[in-house]
Amino acid sequence: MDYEKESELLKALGHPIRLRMVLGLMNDECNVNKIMDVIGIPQSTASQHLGKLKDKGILVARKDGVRTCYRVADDKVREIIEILKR
Amino acid sequence: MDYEKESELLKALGHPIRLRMVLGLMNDECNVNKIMDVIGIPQSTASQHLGKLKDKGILVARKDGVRTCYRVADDKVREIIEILKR
DNA sequence: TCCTTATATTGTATTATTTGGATATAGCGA
DNA sequence: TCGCTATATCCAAATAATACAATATAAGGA
Repeated sequence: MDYEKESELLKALGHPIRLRMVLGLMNDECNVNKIMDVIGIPQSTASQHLGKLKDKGILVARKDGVRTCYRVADDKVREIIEILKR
Repeated sequence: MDYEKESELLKALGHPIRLRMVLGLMNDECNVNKIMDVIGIPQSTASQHLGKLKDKGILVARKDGVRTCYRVADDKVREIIEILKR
């Protein structure tokens, strides 16, 4: 196992806001504005957390005109979330 | 899901040294001295990382005379590690 | 083109984590 | 008891992460 790489993945998930984001994106994609409204954080904060999740390959972004829709892209992460939900 | 609690678990795993420790303890328990020798870190560093993993309930410690033997105590963590190993 | 909306990026102050030496504690054998 | 080994704890310096206002960018509509 690549400890550096895998621990970075876990560290990215290891933040309450980011964990909540990923959980909320498990079923549907969602744009930044809606995410920040639901969670109740400033736009720049939301964007930065989403950016970090994208960096690690946990989320992917799809441009829809002026919007950016994020969704979960990592199946291992999906499985980890499922374990945590139990 | 309790985002605070679960993200703390992931954050505890989200460090290369701690991830390596947990992986190494998946099959057998092990005392601190051996762990620090194998990983090659100072004693206080090893003890602190092990302490954090114990705090979060990921490891449990068993006193064996002067030694402290640690082992993995959290089945969810075991499952997460198995996923990462694939 | 100008305006508005959506998002990303930058800058920076604040807070948290990590590290490792020094020190404390505790068990065991001589 | 004394000394040795194993571990935990303390402390301070270094490093990293977080938050959020301000600013930049970019798309779409009037």
